[in-house]
Amino acid sequence: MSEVRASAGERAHAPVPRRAGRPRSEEADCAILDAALDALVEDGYGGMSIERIAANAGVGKATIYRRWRGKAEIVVDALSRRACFDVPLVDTGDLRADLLTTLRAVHANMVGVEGPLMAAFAAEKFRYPELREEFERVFVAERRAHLRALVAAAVERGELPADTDVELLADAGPALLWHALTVRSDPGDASLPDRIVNQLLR
Amino acid sequence: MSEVRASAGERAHAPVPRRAGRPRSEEADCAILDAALDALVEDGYGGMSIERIAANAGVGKATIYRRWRGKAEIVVDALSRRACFDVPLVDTGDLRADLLTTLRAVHANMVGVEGPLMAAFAAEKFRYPELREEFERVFVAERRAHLRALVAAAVERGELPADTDVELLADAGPALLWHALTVRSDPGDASLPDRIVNQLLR
Amino acid sequence: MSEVRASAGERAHAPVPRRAGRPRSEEADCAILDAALDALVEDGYGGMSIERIAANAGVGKATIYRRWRGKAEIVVDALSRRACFDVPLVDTGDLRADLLTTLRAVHANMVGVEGPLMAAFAAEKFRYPELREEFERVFVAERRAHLRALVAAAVERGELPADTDVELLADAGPALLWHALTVRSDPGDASLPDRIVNQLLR
Amino acid sequence: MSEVRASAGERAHAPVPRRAGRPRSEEADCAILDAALDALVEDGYGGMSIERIAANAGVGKATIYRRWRGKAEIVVDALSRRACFDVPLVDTGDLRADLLTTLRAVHANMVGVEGPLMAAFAAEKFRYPELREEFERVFVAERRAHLRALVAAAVERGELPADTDVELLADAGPALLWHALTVRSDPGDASLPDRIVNQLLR
DNA sequence: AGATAATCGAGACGGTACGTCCCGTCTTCCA
DNA sequence: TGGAAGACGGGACGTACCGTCTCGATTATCT
Repeated sequence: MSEVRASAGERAHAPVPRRAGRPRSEEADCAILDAALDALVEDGYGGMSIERIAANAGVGKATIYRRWRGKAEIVVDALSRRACFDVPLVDTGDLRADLLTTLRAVHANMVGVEGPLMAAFAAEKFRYPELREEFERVFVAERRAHLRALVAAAVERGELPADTDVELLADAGPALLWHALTVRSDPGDASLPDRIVNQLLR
Repeated sequence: MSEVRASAGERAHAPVPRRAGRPRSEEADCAILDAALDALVEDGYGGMSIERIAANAGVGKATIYRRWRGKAEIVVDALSRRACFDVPLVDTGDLRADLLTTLRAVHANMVGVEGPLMAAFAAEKFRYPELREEFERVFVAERRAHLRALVAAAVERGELPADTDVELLADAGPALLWHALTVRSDPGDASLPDRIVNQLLR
Repeated sequence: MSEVRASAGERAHAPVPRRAGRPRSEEADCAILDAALDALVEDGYGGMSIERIAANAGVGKATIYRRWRGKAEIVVDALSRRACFDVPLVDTGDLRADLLTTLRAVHANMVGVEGPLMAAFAAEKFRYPELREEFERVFVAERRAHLRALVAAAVERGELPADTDVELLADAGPALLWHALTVRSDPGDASLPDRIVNQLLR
Repeated sequence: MSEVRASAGERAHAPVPRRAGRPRSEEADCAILDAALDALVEDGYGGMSIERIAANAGVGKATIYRRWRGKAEIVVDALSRRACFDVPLVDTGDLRADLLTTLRAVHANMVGVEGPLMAAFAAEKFRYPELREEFERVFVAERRAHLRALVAAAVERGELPADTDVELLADAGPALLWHALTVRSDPGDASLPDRIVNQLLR
């Protein structure tokens, strides 16, 4: 994210563009990102201070500013490295089962440890547009494409009507979970994915 | 919102229990709220400063803090006074038509001036849970109850299967619009409400 | 030094150009200047930090920067307000006695609290030529003119040769004390003024 | 100054105490000291930074810290190598002539190229006591001892009264020049040494 | 009419955090 | 081993705002 760092060089005599001087400490990297995530959860994006991150990470402020240009960049980097929005991209050929698997995983993430992180990130990305792309990449893109593929395949197989609005149907499940989390401020219980699948694939 | 002003009146036909001293200037109120919305748009919530709001409104800082306790309250008040999330609660007995009317109105609000405000407000309510209620009141409650009533009536009438998950189906439309606005960062074009209704009520 | 502050207004109806807003605290002024002098003595000019001055004075940094533009200005102001280079300008008609009185007073000042202040100020005035005048005014002008007058009168009276270099002889005493303080870094003991007078007026 | 350097002879008998490894670069030495003097003149002692010296000298910071322990040592070394406070220590047996020669040389140095350097050094030594000793060594000690010896010899020879305060009389000349330079901020014209000698040795 | 009282704009207050610069040390690779 | 390069933890810099607190002046209601 933050830097290039000598990309191997496969062959003999490869010039290896190693930067001169002492290399940056990976320990510091980690300590800072950990402290940043702690701070994000503890104080929120607006309330966290780089000064405190530095102190908690046992690091000088300059060491932070050498790597990132500001709070937004730190948070983005921290999230993109730490956040494991862990949703298996299953494809068994059974749409109902695959959809259920996916939504259950999404829901589990939302009510689990990633929930506050995701909610915080979602909240912040409105205020700080520079976070938007990263949010997309980490939480949305892959999973959304997969769901769309699942639905499209089901249409192909004739399990769903030919005039199905693939994009909408694929989005509907996550949209309802997202709505519960962010609008209703209540992610619902474990049965919510089942209810959603039942209603959508009736 | 911000304060208890002239509390009721003790007697019948109370002669207006006006407080002693110079009354607060309504001009100042307006100037501040306008400046606050400008600032919100210009610099974002994180970047706006009360000092600049005061300066732009031609007002002392104390005049602001006399009315609100902080940035969050100002923004909330500004939004709740300015934001008119205008969705007619129609009930013609035709679910498809009513749902379409509602979603079109919601969508129009989202793509219009209210969209960014709503998103900003949604972001706020995560950090300041006390704003959740206001968000609920302004943007959600009435409309959500109405949609649920519409769907329930349709089930009653036998237009929808008896085992329909009323809550989910009522939420699905707004959820998809909200998903488009906040997750996909693209509220979609004017046909989106139609596509949603077509997909949900097939 | 640092500011103007309502210059009286002599007549009736004088507009009195009182600045708007809360007036600056004189307590803060004093606390800062005291802390600054303490710091100057404690850590030296190079070692003192404005941050510590603020902390010791129980004052925010902004309160300091509102009044002065930097360390140099603070020190100068502190010196010019606190430094009372107290030398009585006696003229009894007895050159030897008057000279002795003067040099003893100068010496007392140098070995006392004013010595380091004077030296520090002398250092300042090299970097900031605009301070030269202040140095001259506070430490030099009056006393130097007086001594010259004393010597000139003695020449007039015939106590000293007619070809006496008045200026040089008048300067010689203070010059030797200054030399001891600044070059030899040892202001000498209480007998130094006597030795000087004895040597100069032999 | 700062360190023991591989001393001389390579051949016969010399056990060659040469240290192992790459010898230190004399180029670096010079470049650093030159850059240091430039910086001293440009930014003053307080304003100069070792980081910039290193950069301007095209040298790593470690190369500086390997040779000197801090800013003061660098400056001191730079001055003591570059500054040639060139005062011949004549002793012809003629006090008046020798004194005059000495004071003229001192005065010439003060008004000449060494003036600003000396003034800067003098200014800084008050603020940074670590410079004091070096100032003494470079600008004062030898010359002062010599002048005292001259005066003492004159007393010995009976040219001056037996009760002459040797130390004071020896200091008086330089003291008056110093006073002119630092207190009066005007080193005076070329006749000043003559006036001083005339007044002191009447 | 005068007293009382809350408001107003202005701006200073003690603080916290910012992002930059430099300190003196340490760590890398190259000569 | 010394050199240039540059990262390290630390700390002060001067600035911007925070939310609170005076100021003198203004504008109301209540004697």
